[in-house]
Amino acid sequence: MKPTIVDAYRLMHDGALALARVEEAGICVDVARLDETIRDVGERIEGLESEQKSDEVWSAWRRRFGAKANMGSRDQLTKVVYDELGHKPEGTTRLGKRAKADVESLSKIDLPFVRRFLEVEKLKKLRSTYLMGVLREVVNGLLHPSFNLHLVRTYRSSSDSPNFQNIPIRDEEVGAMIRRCFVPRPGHVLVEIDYKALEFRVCACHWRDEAMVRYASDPALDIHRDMAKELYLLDGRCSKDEMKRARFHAKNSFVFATLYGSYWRNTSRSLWKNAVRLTAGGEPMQSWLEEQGIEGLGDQNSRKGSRPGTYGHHVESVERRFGERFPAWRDRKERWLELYRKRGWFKTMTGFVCSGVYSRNDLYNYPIQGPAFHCLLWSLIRLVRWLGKSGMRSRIVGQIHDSILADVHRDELADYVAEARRTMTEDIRSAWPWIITPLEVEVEVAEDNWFGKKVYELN
DNA sequence: CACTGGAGCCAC
DNA sequence: AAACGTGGCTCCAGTG
Repeated sequence: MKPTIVDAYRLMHDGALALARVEEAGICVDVARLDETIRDVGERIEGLESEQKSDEVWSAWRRRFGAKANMGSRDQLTKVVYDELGHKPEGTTRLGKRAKADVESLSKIDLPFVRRFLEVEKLKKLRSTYLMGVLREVVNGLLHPSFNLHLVRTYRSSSDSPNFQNIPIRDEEVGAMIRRCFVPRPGHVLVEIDYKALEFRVCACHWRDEAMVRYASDPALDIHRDMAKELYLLDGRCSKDEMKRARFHAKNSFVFATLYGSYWRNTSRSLWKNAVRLTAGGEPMQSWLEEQGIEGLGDQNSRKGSRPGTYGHHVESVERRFGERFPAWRDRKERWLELYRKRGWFKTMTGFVCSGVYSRNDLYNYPIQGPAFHCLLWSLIRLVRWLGKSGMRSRIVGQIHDSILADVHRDELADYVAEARRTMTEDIRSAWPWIITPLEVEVEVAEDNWFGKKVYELN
């Protein structure tokens, strides 16, 4: 009943065979459009770089570095902007070798030259990693990325040549330029099906905390929204859009961070930083929090702990209530650590035995991250087999941790969606009774290209 | 010339 | 004490 290590092996074996079929099928690429996009982006880069060359900052740069001046060097940029022009650095890189020169630090410098630098770097990343990276690997209009099962410590998958699992989507402009190059085959549509909140659901299944299972099961409940309300002291006053943005930060900076071992000193810092970009009832979030009696972030490094009236203190109390909300999680994670420390290994719900040296946070993360992907893999194996034996023209062409991308013949669309939905949400629960929450999927269909995917209503 | 580590950025 | 996690790719700057 409970998956054994033999089942785990079988999953990897069948998974490798299924993914080989996925790689073989390939994703259709509009090469003409890709070429055109590479040209356009190249021209934009050239234009911006010629503006840079007539900027006085570039003159200072040339004075300092002479023939070695390299416009793409962040190392040189920090020396010009911080040493020569006297701007204040935001801190140093991890190993303290030089001042930080990432987007977050540099965007605080109010100079046209620096703004253009960031724009150029963004476009260069798009051109070299994504546009050129895809073009280099296309064969006869098809892209065949590798999907690996043997490289990741958590028994997740990875992808390379090119990496199909990190194609931009968050930056809409960049996402559009690359994703418009991925197209369905003639007479087909692209169908992307992803699990909704898979990692949180698997988390609830692993810890078997009653309240967590309830949150993961009842569609009316939403842990990220509830934590956003507590973390930012929100009530009825904020708009839907404001709530959505606050929820996003609560989810990523608090809920997942806390479940995976972070705590208030770090989560409060990150939440406070994100608050700069939030509003509550039209008011800047930080001033809203000040009105609620929170004077500032507070000293995160104080050995004495958080000081009342600071945001750090507030997040510490939210964290404590988070533990009270999920008491079984709070207690079982301690026992989970003790058990590992005693015997040197742990087992995932999908049957994998992890033996070796793991940090505390690894112990919290691996048993969730791996099995969440295993749900996807189990479903993918079934679907690849089903497509093969039904003699269908549709093909699965990619996989991104909790989602499956397929190139589906129009005539097979309804069948494919029905089969995928049932496999991913029902069949898997019969095979794996450890899944004690419902599973849900979202289906999106793209008629023209991957960027244009639209939610497809399930009946 | 080949190789490497660091920094940074893209995704889940 | 420590301080969410997993990857891949590119460029720079340094090494031998």
